[in-house]
Amino acid sequence: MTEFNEKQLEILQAAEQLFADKGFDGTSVRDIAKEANVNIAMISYYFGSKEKMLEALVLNRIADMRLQLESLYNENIPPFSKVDKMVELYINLINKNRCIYQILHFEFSTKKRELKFDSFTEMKKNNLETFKNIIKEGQVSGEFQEDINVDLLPPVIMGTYFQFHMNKPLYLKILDLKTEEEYNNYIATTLTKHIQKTIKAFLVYAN
Amino acid sequence: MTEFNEKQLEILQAAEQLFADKGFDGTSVRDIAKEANVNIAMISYYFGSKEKMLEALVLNRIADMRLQLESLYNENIPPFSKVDKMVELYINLINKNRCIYQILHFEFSTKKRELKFDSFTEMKKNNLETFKNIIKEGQVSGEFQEDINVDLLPPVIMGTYFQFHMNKPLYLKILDLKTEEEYNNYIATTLTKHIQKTIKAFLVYAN
DNA sequence: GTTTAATTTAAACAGATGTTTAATTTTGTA
DNA sequence: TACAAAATTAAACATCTGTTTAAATTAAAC
Repeated sequence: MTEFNEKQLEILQAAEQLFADKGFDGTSVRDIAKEANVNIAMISYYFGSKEKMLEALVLNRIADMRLQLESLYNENIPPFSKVDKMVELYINLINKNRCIYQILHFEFSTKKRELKFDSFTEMKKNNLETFKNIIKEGQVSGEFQEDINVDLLPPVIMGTYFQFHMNKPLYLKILDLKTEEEYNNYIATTLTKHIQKTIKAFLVYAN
Repeated sequence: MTEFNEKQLEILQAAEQLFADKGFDGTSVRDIAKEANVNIAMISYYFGSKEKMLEALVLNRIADMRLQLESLYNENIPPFSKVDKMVELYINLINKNRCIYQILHFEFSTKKRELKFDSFTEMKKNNLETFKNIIKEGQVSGEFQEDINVDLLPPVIMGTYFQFHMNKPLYLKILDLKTEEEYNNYIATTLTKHIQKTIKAFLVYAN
């Protein structure tokens, strides 16, 4: 992983926003150059190509997220609180990194380009391990049920968030949220609590 | 809503697959024409433009889904069974219509094009109403908790499914699913049950 | 201050893009 | 069969695409 200078970071930031807004194929290098206030040629000059720049962007942002995740789970608190905290941290993380997730989701589900997703996959596997440990603690203490399929918990958390966010226009109307602030606040409070409750309910539910 | 002839339907089908695989901007009219075995000019001839064709595709598929959803909720069965059935029907529907959902999700979350999503939004609102009715029944019978935020239930169901499907490569590995059949079977059984359990757990969970 | 390397630029490049044209073929109708 | 409408075609179109070039400018090193 190379370090980037200021200009490169500026380009990456412009690209991230544009790719998230209009997709990789829907964004031209001229769009990016304009947004970043640099000459078109700088993209090839710094990153080699548009596609390689996407790769650099993805790797850079994933590395960032990994750092943000590192402090995740070392406190000595009860299992239920730990689940709450974990969910909150998770929502916070993906909410902060909306853009790159939007990009990654598209790249992940389309067959257009072949990107190196190893670090992304590995991050997910790591998170899964953390989850398993937390659940285990709750099972040992007898608070959680025994037959829990932990593999399917992250999809519940992330999926709920993204499905909500994907239907943002609909929910703005339904929930009468008038500003961006109100929307973000709803995510940080009501939606987060909803997901926490969902997970906790699942963990104690007897079939 | 106009009816389409066979050739038009063939074009739409090819476009649906390609848009889902490579995105709208990642697919050229030449790609579509080739896949549908028609001349490039036929797309403009029949639909006016590439973008108008996308609109026609979306409207057509949403109309389809609405038909599939109509039989949803009229049986006289207990609330828990009704929830199970609803979830199963839901998963089935979006699983069958993966492609158009993939397309819609991208269009919905990007700011590139302005599509008429009214019918999509209305479908979602309708489904929400159905949900509310089902939950109400369970609350009247005393089986479900009173303070349920029904608005956030569809995101749980759909989100979980999509997050799972989005990470298909990861889950194929983790769950050791070797064929497409095994994958689809996992969705129809284990994943569906997981979501059903999640929703039911949520409905009875006391804070 | 001179030389070398790194950065930045406008212009040009070849190829792909969506759409239109005008001619041709097929189909339906009387 | 004769005619009109619809369908289909290859070619041309203007524009946009990502990338490269070669010259100009700036920064760094000696």
